Amino acid sequence: MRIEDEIKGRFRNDYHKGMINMTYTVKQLSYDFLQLLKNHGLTEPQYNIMRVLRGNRSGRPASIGYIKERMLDKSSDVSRIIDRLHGKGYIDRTENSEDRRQKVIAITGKGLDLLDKMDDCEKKVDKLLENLGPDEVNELNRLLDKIRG
Amino acid sequence: MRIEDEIKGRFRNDYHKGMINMTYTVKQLSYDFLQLLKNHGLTEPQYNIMRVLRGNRSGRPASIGYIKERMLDKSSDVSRIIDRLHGKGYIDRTENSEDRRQKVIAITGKGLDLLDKMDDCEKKVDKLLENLGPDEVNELNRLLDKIRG
DNA sequence: ATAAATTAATTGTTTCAACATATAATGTTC
DNA sequence: GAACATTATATGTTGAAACAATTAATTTAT
Repeated sequence: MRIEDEIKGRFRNDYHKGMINMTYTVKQLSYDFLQLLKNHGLTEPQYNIMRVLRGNRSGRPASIGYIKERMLDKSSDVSRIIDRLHGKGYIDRTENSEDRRQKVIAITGKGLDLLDKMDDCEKKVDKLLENLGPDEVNELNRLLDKIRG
Repeated sequence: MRIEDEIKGRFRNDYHKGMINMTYTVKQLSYDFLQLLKNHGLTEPQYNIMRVLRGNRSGRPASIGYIKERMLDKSSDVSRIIDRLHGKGYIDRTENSEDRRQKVIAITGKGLDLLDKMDDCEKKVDKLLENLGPDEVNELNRLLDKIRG
């Protein structure tokens, strides 16, 4: 549906419309994804952190800062999100004896089990843009990269 | 810059990449805009509500529900955002004698003055996508509309 | 005309973003 | 090695999103 029809209100020009359109589309797609996450009791940043921890094959232990670097949202409040995941038993948090300022964060067996059960969430992400053909997705990626300069 | 280089981590496929790319791009553009708003002491939803109120040439008084319909974020907590704007003196809020469930929300002179001074914010929105040519913006809008089906 | 359903707005709760500040450990410099 | 700077994390605060639940006014149904 055209964005003009979904949101009451007018746009000054196509550039204005483009920005609103993008914001609105991301919001709508994220919502669909969020509903799935909620079935498993996780929020989006919680899920992202769990995936970062599972994906850590770097050999190095993951610190708060390591996780932060890999989050979409760099200003994200990793300390407190880790708190909540720890409370649910999905994460271990120990002091790093190499550098006692750092914490060593690791996903637990319980956390890994949960992620395994959340396979449908990964599949969902790959389907959010399914209305576009392969060429169109590439064109979208090109335009987005160009926007950011 | 290509999204692969800005975010550490890999994508399963172009569809996955497209969704992350869009989310990340919106986040970055919104941040630029937010900084401008902050100079004027408003948050994004506060600014949006003020603009809806200024733009209300419908003759009808604006209720909470009227504003909600025109917000990008339909689940937005208009009541409490209105509270804060009222606290700053930018909005009047009175009971609607026609239907005493409703409130009549109106922007004050002080609010209008503020919006006039925030001209730079409107200009900024129109420039967020300036890296794209006119045809590219149209193509972007077409793709976004198609994504939402 | 009264009861039931709907609507408009408010309030409460949890989680998070964005920001500032604090605290403790480690590095650097003189 | 003592003073200072930097780094890693934690904490505090405000504003907001996403829900649920509540309250009060209006509409509908019987």
